[in-house]
Amino acid sequence: MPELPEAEVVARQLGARVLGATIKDVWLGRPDIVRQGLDTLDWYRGAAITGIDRRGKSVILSLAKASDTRYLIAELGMTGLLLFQGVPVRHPQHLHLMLTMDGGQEPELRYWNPRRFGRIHLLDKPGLDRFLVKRFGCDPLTVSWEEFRRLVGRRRGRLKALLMHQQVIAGIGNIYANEILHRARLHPHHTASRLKSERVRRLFDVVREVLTDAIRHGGSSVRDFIAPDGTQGLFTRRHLVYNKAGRPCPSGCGSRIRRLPGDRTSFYCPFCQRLR
DNA sequence: AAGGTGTCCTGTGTGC
DNA sequence: TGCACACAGGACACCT
Repeated sequence: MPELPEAEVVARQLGARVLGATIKDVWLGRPDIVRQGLDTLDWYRGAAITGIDRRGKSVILSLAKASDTRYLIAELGMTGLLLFQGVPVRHPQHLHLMLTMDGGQEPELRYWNPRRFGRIHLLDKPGLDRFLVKRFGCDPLTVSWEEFRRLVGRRRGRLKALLMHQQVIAGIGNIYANEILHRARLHPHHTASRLKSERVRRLFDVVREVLTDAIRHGGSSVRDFIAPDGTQGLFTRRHLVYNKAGRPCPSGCGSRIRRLPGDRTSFYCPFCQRLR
């Protein structure tokens, strides 16, 4: 499912193939997929795509028409995909939004989402600014060490919950939280503020290593994630713990990966990731 | 205020 | 074989 690396892969492909294109037409299958700004949908016809950005797990298109600028935010949620024309989808009834375009390298961009945990937001600049402030904490790829240390130090909840807290650190979901914690040899239930400085540093380094490595491999194709051009993410093959309960820990410690009871779906090594 | 829990939503996997 | 049901989880409302 799309987390930061997958959203980044999506944004980079859009940046390469549809940046600068003009929207000819907008087709909306299900109006309730647009959470905000449905009444502005007509504005987007004839607008030019002037920017593609990622924030957390969302992809943001900047669009310009005459002297106006508006934004289209695609939350990918658990199962959302942005796809170019011709990429087959399994349940076509869940194609909710289609943009047809001129002047780019792709004639069409589609938003597909069977579970509808992701939505579309159509916003002006003040709306975008409010949205960004409300929804997203720091970006784990660009946050400074000082800021990261401060954020971790003031949180009294569980470490895994902190990693996945979008308003604190934006972009890490369940899969990457599991992979990060294993590589940093930290227990998911460790109290964040009680981590020793050297362990916070290890976490800080591992977060960036894992996410950049995942982006380099095109993300993880768990539960049918594919990039806009239809290609799979290969980082799935490098997963060490996610969905691997019962398998030997890849560190060679001799323990087996376990599911952590009382948590949604945490996978960890009870030997390598001890609470103390 | 921060942290925890329940709900939404629907395809998939499991078990009878 | 077919059906029922638990499960998956990001965001958000709500509660403490």
